[in-house]
Amino acid sequence: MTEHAAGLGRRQQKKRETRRAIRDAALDLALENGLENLTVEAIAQTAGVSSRTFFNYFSSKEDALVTQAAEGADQVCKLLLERPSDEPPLEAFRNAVIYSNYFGADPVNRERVLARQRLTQCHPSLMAHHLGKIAMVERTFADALAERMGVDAEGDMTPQLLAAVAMSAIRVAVRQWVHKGDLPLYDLLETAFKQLEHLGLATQHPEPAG
Amino acid sequence: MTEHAAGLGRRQQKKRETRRAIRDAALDLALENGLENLTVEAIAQTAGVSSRTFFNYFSSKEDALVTQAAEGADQVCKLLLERPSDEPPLEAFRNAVIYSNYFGADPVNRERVLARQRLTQCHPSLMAHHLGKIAMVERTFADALAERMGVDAEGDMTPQLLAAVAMSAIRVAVRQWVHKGDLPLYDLLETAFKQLEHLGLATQHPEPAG
DNA sequence: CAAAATCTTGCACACTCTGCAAGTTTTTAT
DNA sequence: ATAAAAACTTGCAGAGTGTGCAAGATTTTG
Repeated sequence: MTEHAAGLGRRQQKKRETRRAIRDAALDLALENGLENLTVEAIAQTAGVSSRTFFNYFSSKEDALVTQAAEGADQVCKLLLERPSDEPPLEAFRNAVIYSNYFGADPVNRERVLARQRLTQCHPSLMAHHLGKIAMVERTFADALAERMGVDAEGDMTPQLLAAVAMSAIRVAVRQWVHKGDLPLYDLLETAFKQLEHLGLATQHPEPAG
Repeated sequence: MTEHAAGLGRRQQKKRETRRAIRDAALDLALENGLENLTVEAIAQTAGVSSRTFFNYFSSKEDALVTQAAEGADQVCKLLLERPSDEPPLEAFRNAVIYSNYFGADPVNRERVLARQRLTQCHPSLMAHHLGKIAMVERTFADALAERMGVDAEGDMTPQLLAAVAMSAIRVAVRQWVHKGDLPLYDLLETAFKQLEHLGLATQHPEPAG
């Protein structure tokens, strides 16, 4: 066991670097030449690997471009389960998200994250891939919420609804952030979650069947 | 102007038929041989057109398989704008959806719709395409809600949040419907929308903390 | 009925993605 | 340190996707 600086073997570290190189190359080329003129071969070449290797890392160029939504999901789940149990579910979730680094607290990458999101918002194919990943994360969150609430994750719709609603808030906040990139994302997140409470969800007159 | 039985020219009618033939062929073959063994050529052949023509109708086989979510969207918007203005937004939306034929009230297709949804739930690539379409419909709904509320559709997050939350309810209800296909979809829809009201959105600490 | 508009199809072509079989590098265990 | 095992990269072959183009067929229009 040759434990080096990081807890990662040389192999794992190289894989990380390659992965990052491919992602960076993909984003740079997409921004430079447009998504329609982007090929896997060009990405691979820029990243210094073969086309075949690209597909060992990503299943498509969209996959390489889309935000790694699953990145901080585990941490969010962990934080969620640690929140005080008297906190209402959505508030607990919001706090878990905000105190996590789900959005990569690293401000160095801010412009890059913004550019990636902008690209995603503009291209339906990227958006679809993005939402596909989001959906998987959503299920993870639903399971965590179910555990927190002590109910069945599959039979009870509540945790699924909570997860879906929470992801909606995040999604809308990010869209707004991209739309006018001056406001800080965290403020928009706060606003979105706050607005959920006043959406006219509570109905007190269910229509006497006209 | 040779007005025939329907308000459609012979050409439009043929296109409708071809479109349906392709969709049906795609679903049948997917259910029969599995999605991984499905090719555009096979779909086209079964539908009685050339491969090239397939791509005149759909951009991919996923496109042909996924639920046409945009189908009844216009009708839902129209109904939404006709709801009494004192109805809370989500309730108005729910009623608009339920009184529309957004889910194709035709019970003949029930098994077919169910099969299609099951397929979608099982295959991430189909789910991604599906969510991509859903997202576009969601924007349409957000615009309608903004008009109903008399606010700016882009600047104000509220209509976007409302649309997203409403689609969440629909999405979860459909997933539940697929998961155990015995309960009628409309009951699950009602339940989902009803549960939105009790999600702990309002921060009033429902749990006295055991 | 003839001109215009529209739809279908085949063909060519670039690109995507996968399995397989080398060859190379890292890891593990002696 | 060294040899065997495990893991990664790469090229190649091949099936499939998706688009532009042009010729031919069909429908619409006047």
